[in-house]
Amino acid sequence: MNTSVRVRFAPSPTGGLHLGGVRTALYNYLFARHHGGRFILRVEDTDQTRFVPGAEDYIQECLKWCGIEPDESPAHGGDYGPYRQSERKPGYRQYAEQLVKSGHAYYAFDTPEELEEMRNKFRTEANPSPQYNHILREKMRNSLTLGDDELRRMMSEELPYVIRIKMPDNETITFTDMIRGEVSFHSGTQDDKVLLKADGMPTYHLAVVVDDHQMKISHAFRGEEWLPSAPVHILLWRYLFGEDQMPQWAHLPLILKPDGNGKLSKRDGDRLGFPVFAMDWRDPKTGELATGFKERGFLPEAFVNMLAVLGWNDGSEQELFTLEQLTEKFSMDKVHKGGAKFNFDKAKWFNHEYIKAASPDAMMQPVKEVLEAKGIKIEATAPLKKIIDLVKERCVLMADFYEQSAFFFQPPATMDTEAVLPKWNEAKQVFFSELVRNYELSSVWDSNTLEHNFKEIVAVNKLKPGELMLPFRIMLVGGKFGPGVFDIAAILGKNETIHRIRHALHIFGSHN
RNA sequence: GCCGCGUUGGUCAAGGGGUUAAGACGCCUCCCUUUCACGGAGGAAUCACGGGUUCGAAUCCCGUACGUGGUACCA
Repeated sequence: MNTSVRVRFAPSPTGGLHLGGVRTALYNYLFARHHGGRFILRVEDTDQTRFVPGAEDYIQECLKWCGIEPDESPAHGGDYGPYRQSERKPGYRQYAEQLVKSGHAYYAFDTPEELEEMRNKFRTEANPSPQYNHILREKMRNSLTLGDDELRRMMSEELPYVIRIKMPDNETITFTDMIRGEVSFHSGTQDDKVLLKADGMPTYHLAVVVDDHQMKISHAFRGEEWLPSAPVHILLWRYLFGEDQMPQWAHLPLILKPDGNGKLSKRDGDRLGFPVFAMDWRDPKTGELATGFKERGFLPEAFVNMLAVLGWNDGSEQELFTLEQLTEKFSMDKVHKGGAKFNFDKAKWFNHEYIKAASPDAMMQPVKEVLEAKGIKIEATAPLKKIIDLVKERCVLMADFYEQSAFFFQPPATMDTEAVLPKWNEAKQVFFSELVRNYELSSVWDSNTLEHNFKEIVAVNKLKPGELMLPFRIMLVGGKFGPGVFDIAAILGKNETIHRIRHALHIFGSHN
């Protein structure tokens, strides 16, 4: 194992885990595995006020379902634990203090009200959101503006304060992003971000840098929404540990709404009728349920494949990849710069491909679960296997197995009589009565024999097979869908087939 | 507003100075299938705009437009 490659996935447990998050995790995982390194899950739960109970376990379950289990995580530990930021709390303060000592940070005593007041006071049309920056900090209550005596007094009175980074006012901060190349910012346009909050918790900014250093992270991939705060992190690395120790960054493109523009959000899923979470997620605070790809009937392999190629491809025409193939072929320089709109039709296409390609053996258990959830008892596995083979190419989502195969296990609940009745006549009634007699006497019961006998009777009665196949299908299936009728009859067996014909005959006959 | 990032069909995308500008999803037509699918053949549809550089630009440079992200004691 190449221990020098250590990639971390650091989601926040405040908003659950949606598409963009899973994809970030996936790319982290693929990169780590591709280089024989380690994939680390670290939870960024420094915001206790918005912390959502259960979210951390949920994230780990989703990753497990996707087959991308981390080498180090809150659940399984590792050499650099704990993997929960809230449990690392005592370690952060010293770094913030160190920055104050070296002149790269300062204490700020401004209350939330004072900050609000400042923003209102300096807000203009040209500057709708005034920042706590190198200009405004001169006007605020902090260790830069307060006299030594005043500062000592406030400290001894234990007045709450935060530690802010002191942004240089005229520097160009440059770093190389693995996807975007050289990216640079002017320090003067950046604000003095809070590093340590009044409650002693670090903000994300301090925590990522310290954690990445302590966990010896070599590569840090995250969503593009983090790009604007990258300069803070670069500076922190420079001041604390040296930029030469800094991990390599990659800022992943966003996954966008299918309609209009903007980052894909949970709301969009509800609105447009598709999942944005890997698995069902019930917010314990609101009780709201967001359906997941898993519950919606996606195979994890299809989900992972779909996600991987949403923003990456290997340069060839290939679209279908197993996790192993992805691991082998993945490279950061093939990741796109621009965001991709999510397309549920395409996502379903992937699932369809995986269902079609799946072996009946592998599908046995999942299909059984789908059917049993709908109240269908599966006794024998042999017919089920045949059924799966017959219907899987018409199933896009796992739930489709119910519609496509329920009639094998129970008589159709509804019958599309409209498709039959208008053209129903005495000749057809006679034909099916003869068919029943013939089938009753038949000693063999396979699809070929059934078809042969059927057509023979058709010929004898001087009828057209096309006009009788459809009614036969409706009798057995209830509608105009499903595999070949004779295949269906073969699986149904003699008794059930004859029973369904008689039953239908009774209904059709009574309408004449 | 300011700062950052981006822009090839409706969507995902290949292509990185000379191509008839791949392929996939979706849509349409036809074939196969006496159902629905699968499969097969075909079709409509694209380099955001304006300037350069060049014999030649989707490709390199500069603008503009548009989109998007950030602008919290959230991550």
